[in-house]
Amino acid sequence: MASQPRINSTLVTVIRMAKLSKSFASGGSQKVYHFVHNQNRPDKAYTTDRAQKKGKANAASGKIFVTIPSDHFGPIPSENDPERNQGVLVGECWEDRLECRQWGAHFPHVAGIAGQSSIGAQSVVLSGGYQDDEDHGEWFLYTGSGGRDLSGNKRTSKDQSFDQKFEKSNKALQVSCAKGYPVRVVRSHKEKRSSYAPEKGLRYDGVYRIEKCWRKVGIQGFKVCRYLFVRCDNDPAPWASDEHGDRPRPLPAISELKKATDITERKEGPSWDFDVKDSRWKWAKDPPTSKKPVEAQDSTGKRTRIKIRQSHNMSVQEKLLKEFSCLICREVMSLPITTPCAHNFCKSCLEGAFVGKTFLRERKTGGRALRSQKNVLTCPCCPTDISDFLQNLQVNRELLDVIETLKSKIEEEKLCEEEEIDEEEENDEDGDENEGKGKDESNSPVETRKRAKVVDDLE
DNA sequence: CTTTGAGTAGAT
DNA sequence: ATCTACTCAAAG
Repeated sequence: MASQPRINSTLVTVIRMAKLSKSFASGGSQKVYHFVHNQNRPDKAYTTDRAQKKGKANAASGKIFVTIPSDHFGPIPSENDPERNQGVLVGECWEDRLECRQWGAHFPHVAGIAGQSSIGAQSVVLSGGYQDDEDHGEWFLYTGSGGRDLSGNKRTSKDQSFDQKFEKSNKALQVSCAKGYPVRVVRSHKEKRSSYAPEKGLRYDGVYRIEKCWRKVGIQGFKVCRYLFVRCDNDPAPWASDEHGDRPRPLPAISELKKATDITERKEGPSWDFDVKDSRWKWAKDPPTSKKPVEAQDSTGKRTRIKIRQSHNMSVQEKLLKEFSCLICREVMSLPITTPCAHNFCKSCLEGAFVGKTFLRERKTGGRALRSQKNVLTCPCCPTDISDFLQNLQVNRELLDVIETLKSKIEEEKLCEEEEIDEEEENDEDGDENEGKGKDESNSPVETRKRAKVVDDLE
């Protein structure tokens, strides 16, 4: 630990929140930002122990820097970029798909389409994987995914063996077409046939709308889904010398439409449209509401539940308390343990994660026992070997105290509130469904008792 | 240059 | 839990 000290990010977050709430209370009007629990990943993508072979495709993604959920549509604005406060700008470049993912431009790290069939598609990558693609810069023809037999380990097969259909990601793109959503577009250096592709890495080129989609028989003889993307960004394209972004332009003439089937055209007004008065592209209708937590995953693959809360929903203490959640069970920690790599878990959860695992491994060669070898046991959140630490788990008493104090404070507050609650009835304004907030288990008196008893037992 | 095989995250 | 995916680096 001394040679490689780790910052306890949970504490960092809570302390910052506590400070912010203090300055808020003392009068300064302040914008409330969402706090994202994404700190458990390193700044760069890394390779886990299991991933013996190197290669970024086998790597776990690093920290997500932006505070958008993975189903966020449209440009990524500065308010979702706490790191730099500038948002993701048109023309930004990244080394590889994982880095691109970290800035939220395109989340899937292999797939070319980000989307959900019931919601729509948020972004695509032009990466040269499909021969039928045709890039004209301000507009391009994109091919759907699928139609290939990827059984076994044929990740790279480019041979189509069946027809594409409007399902899954292809359906998602179709929804974005029908609704007129802005779709973020990333170009990859791997698209060799396009003169608009970057020389290396990936580049964010702004948002496009899918004006039409259809199916046709592709170059390989099977049907492919086709999408006409037309640029509609407020910033000029990286290759353009324009001083301003796009203006609405007439659709290009597409000759293949003559042979097209299953044509989808937008019937309603587009959600993202050019406002003539403002001379800007903007949401003409409300963007779809996010159904996902702000992105953050731990390295075990379990989902980190990110709670986005409005400040008026919870008292400061409640918000602080929520930050002390176990990285395994996601509940407020009971008997908190802090690992040398600065991750926090309930004692029972951490023990549970290693049930059946032994500290030593027997080694036998031809019947003769060799000296047993130490087993590597990695932290559930990162690749650090914590086997030594596991041998003698010590509860983080300071943390436990803070948690207990917060709980009792909240309890006091609850009691006070109940006396005044009747008068406040009509000020109720609903609207956001961010999270089933508030009155859950951890705040009940019974639970507090139980915790208090645990503390006694510990003594 | 092409081929190979790996782990990962998201959708379903 | 299972399947899919416009990756990536190393090897052939």
